[in-house]
Amino acid sequence: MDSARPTETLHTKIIEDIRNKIVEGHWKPGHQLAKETELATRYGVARMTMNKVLTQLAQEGYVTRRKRSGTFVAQARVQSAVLEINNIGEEVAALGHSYSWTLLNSERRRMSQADLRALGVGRKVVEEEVLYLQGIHFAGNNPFCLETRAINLDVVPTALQMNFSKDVPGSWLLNTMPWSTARHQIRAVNASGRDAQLLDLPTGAACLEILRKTKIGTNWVTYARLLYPGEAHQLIAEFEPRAAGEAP
Amino acid sequence: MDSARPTETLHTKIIEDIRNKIVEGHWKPGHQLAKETELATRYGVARMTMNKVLTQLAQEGYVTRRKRSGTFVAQARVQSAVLEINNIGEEVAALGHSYSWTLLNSERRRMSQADLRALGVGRKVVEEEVLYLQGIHFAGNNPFCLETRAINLDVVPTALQMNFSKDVPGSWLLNTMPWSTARHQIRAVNASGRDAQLLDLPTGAACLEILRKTKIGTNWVTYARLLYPGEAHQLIAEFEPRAAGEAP
DNA sequence: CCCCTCGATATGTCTGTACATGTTTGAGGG
DNA sequence: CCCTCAAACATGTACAGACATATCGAGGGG
Repeated sequence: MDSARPTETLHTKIIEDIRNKIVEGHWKPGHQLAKETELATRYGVARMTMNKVLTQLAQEGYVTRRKRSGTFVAQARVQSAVLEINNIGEEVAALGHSYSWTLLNSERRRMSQADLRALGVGRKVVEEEVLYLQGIHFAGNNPFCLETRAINLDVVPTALQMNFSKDVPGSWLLNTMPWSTARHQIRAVNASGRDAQLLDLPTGAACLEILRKTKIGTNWVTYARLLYPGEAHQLIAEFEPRAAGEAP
Repeated sequence: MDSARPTETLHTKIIEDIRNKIVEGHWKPGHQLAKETELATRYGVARMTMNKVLTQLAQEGYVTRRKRSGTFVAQARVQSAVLEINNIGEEVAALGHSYSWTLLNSERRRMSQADLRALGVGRKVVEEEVLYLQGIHFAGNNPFCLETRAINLDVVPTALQMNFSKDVPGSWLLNTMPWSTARHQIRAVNASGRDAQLLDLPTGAACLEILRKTKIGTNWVTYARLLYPGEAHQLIAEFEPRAAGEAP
């Protein structure tokens, strides 16, 4: 019949189908799925098979299940042992400081080559229309993080209607595009003139630079550059052993 | 709250039992497990239940399964999307440079308070007997990483018989204690006098400092401090979305 | 002697049934 | 009217049987 597709089993296909519905936003976080028996008949499989599907999706974190209540799409977040810094406000609060955010600059424009370089984007041809933002996260009265960000207006046009002097762009994006994937580059750099000035640091102070690229499907959503004073900040990463080449 | 143990189902207990055998080293990587049917009768369960156990262990990466051949304990490594730097040699090779390792210092002694501070160990009371090492990883002729390490001789006494001017301690430990867990702290620091000198950097250059604590069960195996010149090195981290509070 | 084919075998997948467990819901009693 | 308790219900777990599929190894043909 069909050529050799080793991973295309029945329950694999159903898992992908449901996962797509969640990732692509047709089923929003909190949405209740039909019950096991109903989904089973709808897909034309036994309940045990459907159970396997839903159990796996629950393990992967896409849904949560409660007895008698049913199965629900989970609250998503781009999470990791390393980078629980998606919400810098929470991070600052955890350190026992008061948090505030100040927007320095916000403009709609096309990405320039300089912007692309500043955000660590390599060799990108198209210069899309973006919302370009810069601002500072404060812990108490001290600058905690300098954020420079470009938001893709093709993907998130509603960003134009937001007032980012009030809402923090990172948090807002996380709530708006919950099922995005992220790629980070982490480096140590010496603070340059303007960066050092904005973070209230002596020139040359070591800083942790995080370049984050966020995608949904094949489209990029946002590029961000987060610059932390080196002494004031560290990332924590905890790892379990895994076999080589496994994806959790 | 409840003294009941909600997670203690049949297959959960079996999974833990087998996982322990692997993690504690009774079953080494490559070891072939008995076949499904045999394990099922041995544990007194149905084959479907045993299948669920082995499928889950395969998903977690502890075993690999091949039809007809059987089930085998996987090759373990402390792996993550972020920190594939367990083998610095491989990392250097991937960048297209030749790799070499130079041991600067090796001594058996008790950890001093200064050592503990240097390795980022907080408030540790016991000062255990360790093998204390320092050395440099080279990419071509350039220093690539300064490594300072303490190995717990209670846990790894065989480390004394090793010649670490030849073998790289990180790789050796990874092969010797395959199923350890790791915790990393990542910071940016300005290179101090001696560190800067060893890495051939100007004083004050930004460096990426990684403090790694490796444990097996409840015992610590090794503390390591890896110092990378900031410009020459960066970590890459790629993340999928997950639900809040899930452990992969 | 080498290569190919063909069973034997272990895992992979799916189905149907049965009972357990934790929640919700609603009816009845204080 | 509120509280309590039990039935209803959705998921959780386990079992047994059946067929599919990939792979190893032995035996036969070139």
